[in-house]
Amino acid sequence: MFKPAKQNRIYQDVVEQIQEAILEGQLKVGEQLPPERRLIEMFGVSRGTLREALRVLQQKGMIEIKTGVSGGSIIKGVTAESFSENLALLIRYQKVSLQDLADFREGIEGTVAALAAERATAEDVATLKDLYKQSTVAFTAGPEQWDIAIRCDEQIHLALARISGNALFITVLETVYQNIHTYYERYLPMNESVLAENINDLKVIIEAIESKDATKAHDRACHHVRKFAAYMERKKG
Amino acid sequence: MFKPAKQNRIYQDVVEQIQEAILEGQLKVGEQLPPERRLIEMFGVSRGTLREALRVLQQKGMIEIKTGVSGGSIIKGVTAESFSENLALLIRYQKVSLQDLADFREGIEGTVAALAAERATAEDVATLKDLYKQSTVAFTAGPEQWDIAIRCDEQIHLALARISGNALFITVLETVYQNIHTYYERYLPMNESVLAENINDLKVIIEAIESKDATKAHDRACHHVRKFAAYMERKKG
DNA sequence: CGATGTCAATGGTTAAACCATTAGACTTTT
DNA sequence: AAAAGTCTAATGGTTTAACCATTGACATCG
Repeated sequence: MFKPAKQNRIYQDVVEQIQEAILEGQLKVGEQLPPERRLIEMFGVSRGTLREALRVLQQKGMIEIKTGVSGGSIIKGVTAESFSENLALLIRYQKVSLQDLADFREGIEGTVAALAAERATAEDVATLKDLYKQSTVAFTAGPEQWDIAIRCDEQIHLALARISGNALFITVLETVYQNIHTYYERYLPMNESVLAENINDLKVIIEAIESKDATKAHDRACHHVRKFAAYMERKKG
Repeated sequence: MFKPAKQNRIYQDVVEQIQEAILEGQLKVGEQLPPERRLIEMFGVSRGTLREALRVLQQKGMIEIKTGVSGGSIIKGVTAESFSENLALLIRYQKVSLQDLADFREGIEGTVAALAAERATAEDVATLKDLYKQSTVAFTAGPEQWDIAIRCDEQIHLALARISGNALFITVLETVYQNIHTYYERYLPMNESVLAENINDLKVIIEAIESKDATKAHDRACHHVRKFAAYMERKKG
């Protein structure tokens, strides 16, 4: 019937007020908060308390704090920073293995590819083709440019998420890619045939999207992810 | 050639030391940190600085702080708290719609069901059947127990994630369910035929898992999620 | 006009108090 | 005894006032 009466830490109230102002759009991204010494007057709290509140908002990724004159707290809005940080911790904590990450990507990227096939505009397809072109150029330019080709690969995957128009996929995939490099560097075998195969996979996926074949895009994307996870797993073991 | 020399905020150093101790297992989950007045001696910092560090760790969900005698900082390890908080913010920020959430769930839950079908033990299947039984009992007991049936539904979905053995799926799905209730309460039409259909879907999914038919489990789970998203979308519009 | 130095605004840190909460010991009452 | 109330000390929460460190803007000098 009754819920436990929560005790309000003062710093929490400050956090909520600032957060609310950001969410409601009263404070816009890029704007600055007043300096600490002004804020303590406005909130009627001590500097220590205010700074605890700012630290929390900073940790949430909603503000960025710069030192020096004309420094201060800059509003960043709602970001995926803490998302990413948390995933990195889960991986380090050994709760998420390479195989886990691959299974997860398969589910996400398959669905993303299918949605992208349904929703891609001509312009979107052009963007994808351009990225694909860049990766082939980098590939044929020789081994010292292969890392550029790999970055294009990643860009294509993220572009698909953007085309899906779903902020959840965008955020989650960005987070995954920010954290997957550890594995890539250690386990992904980088030779000509593997990279060529990778680039060819991308071509097939883009073609499926251009022809708006959601099922095909889904299957190819899944297959692509699974294959490279298997490569890595083999090199690892 | 050179990277910019990063300036170490003192509180950051404290955060990293404590976090490292937790990750390395020197501090175990459930244990307590020394009291603040002891920690400031050990780290050689002021109380304000230490408290900023503790706030950050608290925000990360790694410690919990209790007041009063024998209170203090209790180690919680790596949790998904900030994950969940962040998703809630994304939803409130209106960047994630009902349809987005449904698409996301479809990708995740389909894959989870497929993995569960491959990996479920006899014991796992028994657990699922037990939860299913509970939901049918609650359903037939009458409308005033329907919310119990719905909770069982959720439990079954989360059980599938656990059976998949993938911490990412567990974490992400838990987070999604913690944030989906807003939509359920507003948009999910609660009548006998819909609930009966829901329970029947669960039965079919569990059967597919028992017979280790990954493809069937995948398809049924996707279909199930999509159908109810459509119900909600219809009521919403 | 460009290089250099100074200054003031702003965040970072410290110190020493005092307040608020609470588990456990102690006391009183029944 | 058992139950209820009271006290106490340990612990986090908050305040105050000062000083340190960083840095962009402006003045100064050549």
